[in-house]
Amino acid sequence: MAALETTIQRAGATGNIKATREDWLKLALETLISDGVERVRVLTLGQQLDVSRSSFYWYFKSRQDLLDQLLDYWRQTNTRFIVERANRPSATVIRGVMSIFECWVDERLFDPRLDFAVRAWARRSPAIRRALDDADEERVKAIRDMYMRHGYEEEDAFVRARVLYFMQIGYYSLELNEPMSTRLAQVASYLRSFTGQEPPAEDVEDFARYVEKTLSGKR
Amino acid sequence: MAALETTIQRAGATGNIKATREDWLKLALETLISDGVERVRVLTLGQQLDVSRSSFYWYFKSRQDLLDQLLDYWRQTNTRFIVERANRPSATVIRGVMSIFECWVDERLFDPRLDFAVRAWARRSPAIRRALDDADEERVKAIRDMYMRHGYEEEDAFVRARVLYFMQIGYYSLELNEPMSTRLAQVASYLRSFTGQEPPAEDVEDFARYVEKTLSGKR
DNA sequence: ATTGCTCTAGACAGATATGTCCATAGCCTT
DNA sequence: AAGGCTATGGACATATCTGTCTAGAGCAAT
Repeated sequence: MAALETTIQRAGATGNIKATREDWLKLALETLISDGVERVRVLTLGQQLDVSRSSFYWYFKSRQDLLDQLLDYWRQTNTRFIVERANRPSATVIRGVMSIFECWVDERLFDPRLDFAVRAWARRSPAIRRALDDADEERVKAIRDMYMRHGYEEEDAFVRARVLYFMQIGYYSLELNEPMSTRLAQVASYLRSFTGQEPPAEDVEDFARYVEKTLSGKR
Repeated sequence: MAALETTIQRAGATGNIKATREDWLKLALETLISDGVERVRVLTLGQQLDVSRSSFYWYFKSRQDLLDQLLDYWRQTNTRFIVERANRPSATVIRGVMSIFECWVDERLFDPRLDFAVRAWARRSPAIRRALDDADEERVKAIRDMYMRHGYEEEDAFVRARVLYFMQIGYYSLELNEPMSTRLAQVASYLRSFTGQEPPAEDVEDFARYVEKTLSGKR
């Protein structure tokens, strides 16, 4: 959440503060994620923070100003790690795909609910639409390049990148809430499906170990 | 749109009709699809139909009543054809997958925008959530069974069914608006990716022919 | 303790919704 | 031509939301 702080709150500068700028932003982000933009309302946020709406206008120029900053936050997080993981050198395609899989099991790398919220938002706002299209293209291209580095032809690499990425977006769209153990049990099948190759047992085990380590560090 | 008519409008029974029940339903459906549930508003619909809001309450008990009927329409359309196509006997997996592909190129079989709208709607309504989960499960199971009929093991068939279906949901989530020619050019790659087998050129050509025939019949 | 700055509360104005009530316009049947 | 039924319009009550303005509360520095 640190990335939200565009202006750093001075330690103990002021008095009579009930809700900080960060409180507003954090709650707005949570609301965007769980309920969609339409529900990000000054009145409602104020009620939840137990502060009058007027205070909001001290921190933000308008509701639109707040929404702009939520988009900035999304821009600075979700796309970055996918591209970074796709660009990492990998010994085999299987390893390359596993690298990207890391984003799908660690919400610190990719927050699907935020991404989904932005996607719904884009339906009603051309500006958001543009930002989202750019992000999607950047992500798919990074994954395509990974496939190409492992010898797939351009069209095939592109289609496989799409299948990998779109499949995951689709998966999140369904909001299945499966336990990680269920998802892990199918990793070999997914790797087979995404690469057309048989994944070595060692790789699958490595991935399971990575996930366990990552999730334990999270809680 | 015929399925919307739950009560059949008597031919020329009444006088002084500016907007029929079907007019309200049709516009509501279009609004749901293009703008989301939140924008399906009695006031707005009335303004667009050039009719006062009061008339709405002649046809519908409440806004909720209208929304219920929109959900019914979705229930009666989108899932049915996917399941029907997946259940069709097919000589090979490639042919089986092609059968399902038909839903992705013909909006009379599957309307992605309506599906997306319902998916967004489900985020804010447990009742919709349940209906949607049921539909998703039914669709994936039908596709899984198709893979199993062609000799894939249960887990592999299930994962491939998901990859096929989720990928498509993801594709629609991005709202790419690609021309059909671009999509057709990649059909072979998709078939390869979804089945793990090399698609015969003849099959690919057959699909192209099918699409052309279907789309020309539409316009 | 007086001053100054940051933040807050509440009143006000205005926009946009839903839903109810009742009078009546307009076509159909008789 | 007269009634009957089906929609329709407009007024009314109520709720929710945005944004503005102004008085003032509370802490910090002087």
